[in-house]
Amino acid sequence: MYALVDCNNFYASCERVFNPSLQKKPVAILSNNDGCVIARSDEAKALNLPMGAPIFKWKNFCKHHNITILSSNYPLYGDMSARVMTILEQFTPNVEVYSIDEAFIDLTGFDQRNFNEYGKSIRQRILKWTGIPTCVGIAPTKALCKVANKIARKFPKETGGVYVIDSEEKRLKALKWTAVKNIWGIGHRLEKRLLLKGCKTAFDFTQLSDDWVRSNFSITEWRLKKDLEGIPTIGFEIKEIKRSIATTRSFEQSYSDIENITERISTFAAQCASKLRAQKSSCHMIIVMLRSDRHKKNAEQYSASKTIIFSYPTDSTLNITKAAIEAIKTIFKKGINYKKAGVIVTGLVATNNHQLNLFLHENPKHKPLMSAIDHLNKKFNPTTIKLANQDLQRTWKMKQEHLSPKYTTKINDIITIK
DNA sequence: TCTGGGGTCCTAGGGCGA
DNA sequence: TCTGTCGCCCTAGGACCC
Repeated sequence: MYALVDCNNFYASCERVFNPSLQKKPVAILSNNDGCVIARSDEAKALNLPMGAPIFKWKNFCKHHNITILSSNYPLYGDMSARVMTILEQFTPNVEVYSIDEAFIDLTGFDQRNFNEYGKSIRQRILKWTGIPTCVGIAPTKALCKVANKIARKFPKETGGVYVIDSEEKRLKALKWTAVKNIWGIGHRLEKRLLLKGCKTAFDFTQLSDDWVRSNFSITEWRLKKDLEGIPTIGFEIKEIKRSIATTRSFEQSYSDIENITERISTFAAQCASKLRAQKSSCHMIIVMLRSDRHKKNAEQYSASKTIIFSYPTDSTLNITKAAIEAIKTIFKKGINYKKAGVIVTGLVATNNHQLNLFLHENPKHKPLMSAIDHLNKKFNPTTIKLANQDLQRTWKMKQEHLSPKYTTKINDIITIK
């Protein structure tokens, strides 16, 4: 059996822990640059404030309904998430951190326990120690855990925040209750195709033939179907390191000149390299992407990416930045107004344990140089040392007009009780 | 005027060597 | 030497997740 522990309205809950006046009030959290709504409290959901709503269009609505708007405060959410995950590790060492607000835990060997009581003790401890409310879904497969978790969340009074699918009867009932669009792994495109086939619920989906699913969808959907049938097919994996690292941003305005774009790409590449070193990985390739403003329907649309493969794995800012600039030169097209760019490093391997190239290798001077840069940037601030092709004067500051303090990660922001 | 970012996994289709 | 087939690799892009 597995359990899925999911934090309720995680970002809003984090804010409420340190600002109790937000309890039982509608709260909406915005994306980077205060662009659109990415998280809502139950009260804001009840007012029909949609997910992804561009805030400039919904400002009056929020004002009218007294919805508190907050910029996203990732240092706070990241720290609270780490606290929740640490608590989970006290229950079992096998924790798969699935996202910032949810984790699967492996309950193999726990068969003698009462799963319902165990789930309740997990959520009680997390609530008591962090102030974050959670729901727990327990089932024989990960996809069924997702379903169980949704039931626990939907019926808090009946379930007490914990639901266990431990019989065939419960499984069938749960699948018949789950609309096809609410199945984990079915997005709006697949939903449309399944509805055309007459599938309205997760139960209907499991009634399709394996062959039909395999020939009309990808292996992912076939695995999902087996998982919903109660046959564990989606593996439990404890992710030690990431498989790719990305830094992508939308600009505050469009740029059509290569100078500004190159500067941004260079900075993103440097950030990726720094993140790579932080997890002690090196990359085999980088992907550089560039795109115009997809919301400007009348402007010429352009989206391109370029992959560059290294002869040897590298974590050097110098190598990665150089390659990124080469890549951007090949995909940059004149006359386009660019709104978003990004760098992704992938093909990651452990830095101290990778295949060497017989003839080519990294300049040995890079390693001590990178260590020195990382040390200085950690000691002072992340932009103390920059490359010359990054803009040294200008600061690309994110719009964050409704930012809460970093209560748990910045000494001056710690709450004082008088 | 103002519409996010960071991930994972899969597939199609072309190139290419056996 | 030529040709067809197979399978692998590479790359771009799509679909999904939170």
